[in-house]
Amino acid sequence: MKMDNVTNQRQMCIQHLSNFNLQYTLESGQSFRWNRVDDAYYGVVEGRILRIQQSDDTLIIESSGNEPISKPHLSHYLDLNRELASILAAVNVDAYIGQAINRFWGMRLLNQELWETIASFILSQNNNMGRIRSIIRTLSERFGSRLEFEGYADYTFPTPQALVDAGVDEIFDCGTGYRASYLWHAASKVSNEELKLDTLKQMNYTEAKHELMQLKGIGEKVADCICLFSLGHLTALPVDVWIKRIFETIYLRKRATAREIQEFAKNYFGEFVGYAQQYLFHYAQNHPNWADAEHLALRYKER
DNA sequence: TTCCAGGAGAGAG
DNA sequence: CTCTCTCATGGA
Repeated sequence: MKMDNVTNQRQMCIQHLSNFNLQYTLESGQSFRWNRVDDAYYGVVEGRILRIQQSDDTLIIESSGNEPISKPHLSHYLDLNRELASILAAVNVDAYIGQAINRFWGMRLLNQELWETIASFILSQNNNMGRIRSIIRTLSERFGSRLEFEGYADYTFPTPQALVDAGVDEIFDCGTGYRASYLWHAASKVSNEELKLDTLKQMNYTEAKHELMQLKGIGEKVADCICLFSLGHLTALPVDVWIKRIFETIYLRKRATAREIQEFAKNYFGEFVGYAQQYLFHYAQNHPNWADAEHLALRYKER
């Protein structure tokens, strides 16, 4: 069978990358949607399956659908327009973060699709990475649209309307637990435009965070994740159990509230504290006992 | 069996 | 304002 040349023209390259590592970026816990197959990553962005592969300073991108994602869109998604070297230089203020930066040099903060990020981090509360990924996959399989690319199948993340129509019980059946009503509530606010996503994108960090926290199931931490992983507000600092442990152990040397950690960290790392946070978080996850052994002793001592 | 996970809401003080 | 308890779920 003769292959049509046109249908093979879905390939695109981004060349001459500097300071970018695809693996560190996609496997650092900020997105729950990328799957590694051999040395390529498959994910769903803007309604199509993307297959991205990095070799040295080049990205090779293929996609399902009739036309590939635009280069500016993908560059923005991967945060390639920032000067990472100067950001990392600004937050590289001690040997601890220096170690993390050195280990995961090239990891960038994604600018993910807003609704999917809102929904994903509502589901993330008091939950672990594996289960979050699995819940999101199930929701997408049941309420998203099926896509295929060269034998690989995946699904778009459900639209707000699709989740509203599904109802709380069907959402619960995807394994969300008690977060089902939070997700349904957020979906209805977005679909009836009580929360306007385009407006949210125009807001500054403080306004956007406050607006997000009006939704049920979104507190400070989840709002900061959305601001950092979707809206590009690099001063956002999500304080989860890992970040709390790192700061209590390494920097503050005592038990501390999220408020105290925020105040210290923003003063200590400056305007790019969000990037600092991601390097510390990912380093801690890949180096058990880096911040943990001491932390246990700390807790024992205080109680 | 108990503990933990990229926490938030409700209630008490 | 801050502290505590509870909320599904599954893997360790």
